[in-house]
Amino acid sequence: MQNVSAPSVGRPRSGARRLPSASARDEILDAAAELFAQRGYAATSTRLIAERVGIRQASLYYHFANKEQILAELLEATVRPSLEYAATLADAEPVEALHALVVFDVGVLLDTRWNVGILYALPEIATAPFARFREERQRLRYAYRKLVVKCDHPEILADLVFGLVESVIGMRRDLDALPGTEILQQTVAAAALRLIDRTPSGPPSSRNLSGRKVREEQHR
Amino acid sequence: MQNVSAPSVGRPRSGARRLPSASARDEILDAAAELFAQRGYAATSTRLIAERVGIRQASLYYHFANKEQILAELLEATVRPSLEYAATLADAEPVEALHALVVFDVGVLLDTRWNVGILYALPEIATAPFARFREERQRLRYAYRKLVVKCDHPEILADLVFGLVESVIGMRRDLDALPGTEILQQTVAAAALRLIDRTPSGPPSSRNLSGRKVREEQHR
DNA sequence: ATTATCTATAGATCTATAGATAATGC
DNA sequence: ATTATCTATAGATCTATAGATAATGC
Repeated sequence: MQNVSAPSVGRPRSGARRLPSASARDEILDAAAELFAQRGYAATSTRLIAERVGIRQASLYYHFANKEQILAELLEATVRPSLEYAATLADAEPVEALHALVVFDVGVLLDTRWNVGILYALPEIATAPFARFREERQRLRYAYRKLVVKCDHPEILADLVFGLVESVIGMRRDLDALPGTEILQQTVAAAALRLIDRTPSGPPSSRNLSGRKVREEQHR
Repeated sequence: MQNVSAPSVGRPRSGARRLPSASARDEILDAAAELFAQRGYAATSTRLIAERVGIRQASLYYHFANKEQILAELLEATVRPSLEYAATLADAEPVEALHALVVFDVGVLLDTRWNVGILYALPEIATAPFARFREERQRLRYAYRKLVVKCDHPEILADLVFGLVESVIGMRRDLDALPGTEILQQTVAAAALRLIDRTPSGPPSSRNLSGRKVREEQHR
């Protein structure tokens, strides 16, 4: 692996390096990921990011055109692995492919150094600089939809599976103790398959589940 | 119902009322809900909220001690109905109660004037002023956990159901066309019940032990 | 007299640009 | 000469407070 560590060219930093073996650019992305996920985008000042990196605020602008570009890169880097993985599943049997995609996606969301999935829900991503990210995430949603077939409301159920997978972001944020990645991957994937199981209108299943009638409730 | 409309006492406003039949306080909450959900908390200035209400920025402070108080009230008002409803289900049969709670909760999240569920994911709620909201939401999570029993990983599955329900927030935010509330309520509730079903490894006839009704045919 | 607004502003930010400087590379 | 930082700062905010004012209520 190539060594991109602390270049000795350029004026020395005022502070210590955040990640001695990483490029300045990656140090900035790492600090921003931590802070954006913890405090939000608008609530994180460029000054604070710089402080965590060990440089002055203005020095950020040597590496990024503006604050938005930092978030855009983080977002795209987070969704892209799952999107690329989904592309490899095009020809696989749908149910097995769905299981695999869920396992992969949950793994990505749980094993990143910071809980960057939180960034997906930042209200700021609705703005123009993040259009590309929104498109890529939409494509991932469609990948899920292609794998959920032969059930009563395939699109709704696919979107629910999509939401189910991303619910691990909230668990990672809200729970003190999280189950291990492996357990959660298998549990969520199995839950997703049960979730898309056909309702009683389908052919007799080998499993005697699905289909029950419960009294209807009105909310409010 | 009491008429709290536009009091004629006090100096007149510079702009037109936002909600002519509501109190100034409720108008502020309504404008803030729209803006916080759309643009985030930190990215929404008190000046913009005031503008949407039809008053001057400083006038907000006659009704709220600070900006945080506005968000705190919105958050608590959103989670409280579901929490109160959950309390009424204490003695009900777990599976039916879970179905009912999901239906209710999805209904609340879909039928609010603004998609305030988005506020749950704002990174700012991790700070001190929102401790009470966090506690109440945690109690709602426990209500779900109490209703998910007799399955392999009850706590994980309960949290997944919790996440599944809240995934309608993201659907409402991201999708151009949303299914009707009724459809989504029933689909999510049914999906939740399938989700908590035991995997095939369980004993064959154990399903009826949970008190669930056996399969009934459902019209297409 | 009380209420609900208004105007004005202090003081604290915050982002991004301009230009200087301290290293290495050639 | 090039690179990656630094210092300094312009200009645009933003929140919250102080005190004035224009209504109604008594």
